[in-house]
Amino acid sequence: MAPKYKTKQREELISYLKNTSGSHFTAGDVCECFKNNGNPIGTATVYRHLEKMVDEGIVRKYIMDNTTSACFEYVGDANKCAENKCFHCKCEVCGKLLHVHCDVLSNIEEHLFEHHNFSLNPLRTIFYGICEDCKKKNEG
Amino acid sequence: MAPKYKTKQREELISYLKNTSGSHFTAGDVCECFKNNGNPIGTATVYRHLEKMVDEGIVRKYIMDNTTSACFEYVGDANKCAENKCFHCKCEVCGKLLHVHCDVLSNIEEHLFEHHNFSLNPLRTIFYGICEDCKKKNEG
DNA sequence: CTAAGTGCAAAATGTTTGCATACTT
DNA sequence: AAGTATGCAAACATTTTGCACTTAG
Repeated sequence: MAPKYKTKQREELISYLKNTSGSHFTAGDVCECFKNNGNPIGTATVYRHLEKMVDEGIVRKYIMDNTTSACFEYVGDANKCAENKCFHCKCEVCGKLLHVHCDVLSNIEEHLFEHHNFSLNPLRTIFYGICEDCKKKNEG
Repeated sequence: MAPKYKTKQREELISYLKNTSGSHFTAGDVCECFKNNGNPIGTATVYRHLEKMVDEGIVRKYIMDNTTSACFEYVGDANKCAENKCFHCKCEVCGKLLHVHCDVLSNIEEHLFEHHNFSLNPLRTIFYGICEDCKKKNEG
């Protein structure tokens, strides 16, 4: 699933993704940004990589209510916790990705399996919502 | 925000939506269905209504990983899904999106709030994993 | 009657594909 | 050298818009 060769474009794309971690971008955004940096990249290349990354699970694809084009989001870090079964909460405001280790959450996995016949993949699942800090900011 | 006049098209569209409640459709699906019923409707009309309904909150707009066009989903007059705490499970194999109504899952929201200071947005959160059907297929 | 809604067809956008070229291994 | 990846431009698909026409109130 992951590409066979390591190329300049892929490297630079990953680098871009890491920099924008927590925010959303369209394929067009990527192209524009690269062009503005005097380092253009082909549209098709961007789409092709993004699609692969969605497959790999390090990028998410969705659409905003008010946009036409697909938005992508880098969630790569989530895969770091592969070994220690942690769950991820992502703040919709600041984009922070929180790692949560908690029995109660682990139980979800069991529950979904036993009562809904669904085998959860905790690595890929991300809880969206609003984090503590952003809540405070909104109140204050 | 809601339209001023009551029209045949709007009525029929709502009726279509209610029938497909719980599943996802694209603007094209709607047009095709209406045409097949010998009762065609203009593309623009469909898009315009759908957009309004997203504004009103009775329809949600998504994109599936593997489609180009936006998917819509009727979530009802009272934001049924939101109120009934409907959670989504998406199968990583077949891509099906399951709607799960379950107290135990609702509790997650409470737990995250009380113990992790995180305000969950159930509408956006999707549980990834493998569905019953695909499990069976893999075993058999 | 008037403002709002419809539908066509055209324009604008966004995404994918075919293919020749360049790059990795 | 062999198989991938790239990027262009063309094909394709989707969504939006302009405008004349219809309809609800």
